[in-house]
Amino acid sequence: MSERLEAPRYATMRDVAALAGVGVKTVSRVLNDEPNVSDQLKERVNRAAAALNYELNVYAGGLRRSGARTNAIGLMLESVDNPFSAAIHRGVETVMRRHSIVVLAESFDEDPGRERTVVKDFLQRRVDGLILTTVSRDQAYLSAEAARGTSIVFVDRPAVSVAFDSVVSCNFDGALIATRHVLQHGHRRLAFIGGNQQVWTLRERRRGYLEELDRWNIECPPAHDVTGLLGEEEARLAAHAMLDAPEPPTAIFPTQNRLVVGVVRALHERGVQHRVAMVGFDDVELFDLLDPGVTVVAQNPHRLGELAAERLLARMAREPLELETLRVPTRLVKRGSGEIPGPHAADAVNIPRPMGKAGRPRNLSG
Amino acid sequence: MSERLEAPRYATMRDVAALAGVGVKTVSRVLNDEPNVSDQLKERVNRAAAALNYELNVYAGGLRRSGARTNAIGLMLESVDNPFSAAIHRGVETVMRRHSIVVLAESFDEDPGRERTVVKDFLQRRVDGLILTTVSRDQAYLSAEAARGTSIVFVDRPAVSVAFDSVVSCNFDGALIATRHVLQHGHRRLAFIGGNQQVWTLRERRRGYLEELDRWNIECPPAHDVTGLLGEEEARLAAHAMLDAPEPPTAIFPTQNRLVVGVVRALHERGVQHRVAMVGFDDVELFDLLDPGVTVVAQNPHRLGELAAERLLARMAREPLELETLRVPTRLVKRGSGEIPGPHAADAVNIPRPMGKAGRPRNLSG
DNA sequence: GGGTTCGCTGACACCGTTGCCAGACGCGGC
DNA sequence: GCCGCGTCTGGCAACGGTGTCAGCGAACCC
Repeated sequence: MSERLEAPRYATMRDVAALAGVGVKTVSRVLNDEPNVSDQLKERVNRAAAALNYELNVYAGGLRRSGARTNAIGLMLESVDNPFSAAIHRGVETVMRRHSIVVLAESFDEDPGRERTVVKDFLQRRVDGLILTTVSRDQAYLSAEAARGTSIVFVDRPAVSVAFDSVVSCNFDGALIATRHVLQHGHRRLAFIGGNQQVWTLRERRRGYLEELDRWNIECPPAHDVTGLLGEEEARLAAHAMLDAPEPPTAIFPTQNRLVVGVVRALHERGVQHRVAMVGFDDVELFDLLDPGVTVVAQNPHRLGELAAERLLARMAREPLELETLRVPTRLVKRGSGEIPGPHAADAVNIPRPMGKAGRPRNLSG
Repeated sequence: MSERLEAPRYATMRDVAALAGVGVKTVSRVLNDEPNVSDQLKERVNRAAAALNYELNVYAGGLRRSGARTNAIGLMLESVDNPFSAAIHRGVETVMRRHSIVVLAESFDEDPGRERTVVKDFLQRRVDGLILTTVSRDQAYLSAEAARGTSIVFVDRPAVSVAFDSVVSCNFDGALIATRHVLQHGHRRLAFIGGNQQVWTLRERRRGYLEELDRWNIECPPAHDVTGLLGEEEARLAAHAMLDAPEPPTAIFPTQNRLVVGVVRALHERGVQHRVAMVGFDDVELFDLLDPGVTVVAQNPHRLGELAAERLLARMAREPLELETLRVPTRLVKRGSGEIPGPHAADAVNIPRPMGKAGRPRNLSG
């Protein structure tokens, strides 16, 4: 018995060929279902392969042809255990599985440095394509990949300054509708709670929020416009702080799943969940069972993943497509927390719209 | 402009060597930080590599030495977007990242056929090790891998009939304590709600449940012992059916995250969440904010993943370890739903324990 | 001053597989 | 009987790297 074991020792085609008494190439033919092998040899080869427990080595085979595929793609996500990311992951996996392509998923934890590392990792493994969520302000570091012909699709957040397809949610529309929704319910002192300002989705959501406020000629004081929060706990504390201050908001708009949960917690801790309105961006399981139910702008991350995967496959197949940003609609899900009436509930919908290009507020939420 | 583009064309070491005017081996040395290269050549090579945007090909390099590592492991999970699986995934990733090992994660969706496919896929990619959650009754199909020296660790559910390490939760203990908990609160008509009976975790939880009932000399009628449920919706309907029947249970024990959510929904839909007690197996975000809070036996899936990863690394390093099943404790988290008093609440804790090996019920829940 | 060591460099074989090609064989047509 | 063709088979080179080793100066030690 050897003291220091070796790494797993796989049989090679040479071993199988020797055992079957045939040439290596014949083994290759049999195991790859190529034509022109007699049934007799086929049988011998299969028996030998089974006896040696042979498994094909996909990478060695892929080496031969320079344009060969590894049948793997890289997927970079914020974190594999964030439910939003996980749903994207599953959407991608579902599509890729149909094409026998495996998904290499890695978390980058909103760290631009890690983002580079992960991409490099993928490239060194010669993945056939990349689906990326990015936190970098600029993806110029990928332009060399573009030149090389690597297929890349961005998901959730679009590419900046490089020519790649993107698949994103309608963040602006969703935020605008959410904002209008609480305004129509009579709120005028709203608060915005958001994450990292570098992130495109946050900026879009904030833009939608501010644009609608602007239409109503309402300002959002700095104290009620908080961004840069890193997670549930920071959002919870920020909500508490706002509600402790004089002139607290009557409606809160937290704009990311973790932050919504944090704000919900704060409201419940203070027991004001029935008094202070809230619309969250991102749906979370069980939001419907809370009291009040949590009104949200729901995204469809699974669909984001599917679309990104399909787009990537099309790119990998070199289909002649225009560069495009695909948008997945968001939808307002009313459950109670966003329908709590505000101080101006009575006259809310009758207020003239000073900036209104479309006259009075229209119902976009369907 | 060519009409049909080719696959991404990576520069090779030969290209870099030619541009730098050095031998291929020298390029290899520079890019792998091997000693004995003059600063001058190092500089030239690095410049050439950058100019050509060269990326190492880890698989080609790994081919040379037969015992070479791919620095990748395979992780098979029920589904990457089940929060329980995702937490395991994250635990594994966290540990593996420290060793620059990438994680190939795939979902098997509780399908034994798919399980084989996924494992084969991993093997053909020559992963350095496997972390598997399994649904097969028997993992004999892996004994050849054991012989080959492939490192494998099972997570969440132990290996059957093959000699591999496992990392699991204390399912039996958790279920027993949960059952005792509701019995001590005066319930005598309990209901068990579970998933696939093939799955070890279910059987363990059911065993703990039945053992404690047995100690109290209580039977669980077939109508209240429902297994084989496939998801949230089936659990919801099962709970409704039970509560519609004569002699409904006064306490319910759903034994898996999806099923717990289904039962919670049913209770809320009927408005009986304050009358019918419930203890769930698996914690789910926001359970603490529901009314009543949902009492659960919480697992620690992130820890399961970390431990499995560490164990796998030790195996891959050929450390001389005994074959072992590592157990991660579960803990009872009391939030209200499990403390709803039952019909026998007054005398509950004073009931003699007919089968009690340890006399009267002891508080194991800490 | 000659032998030895050391630092540096590239040629070459080889890792496990597949593309390409040549050769052997059987068979039908003339 | 010879030729051409299709079927079946294996040898060989090549994929993109790395291990091994030999060669070449320069420095070092008696």
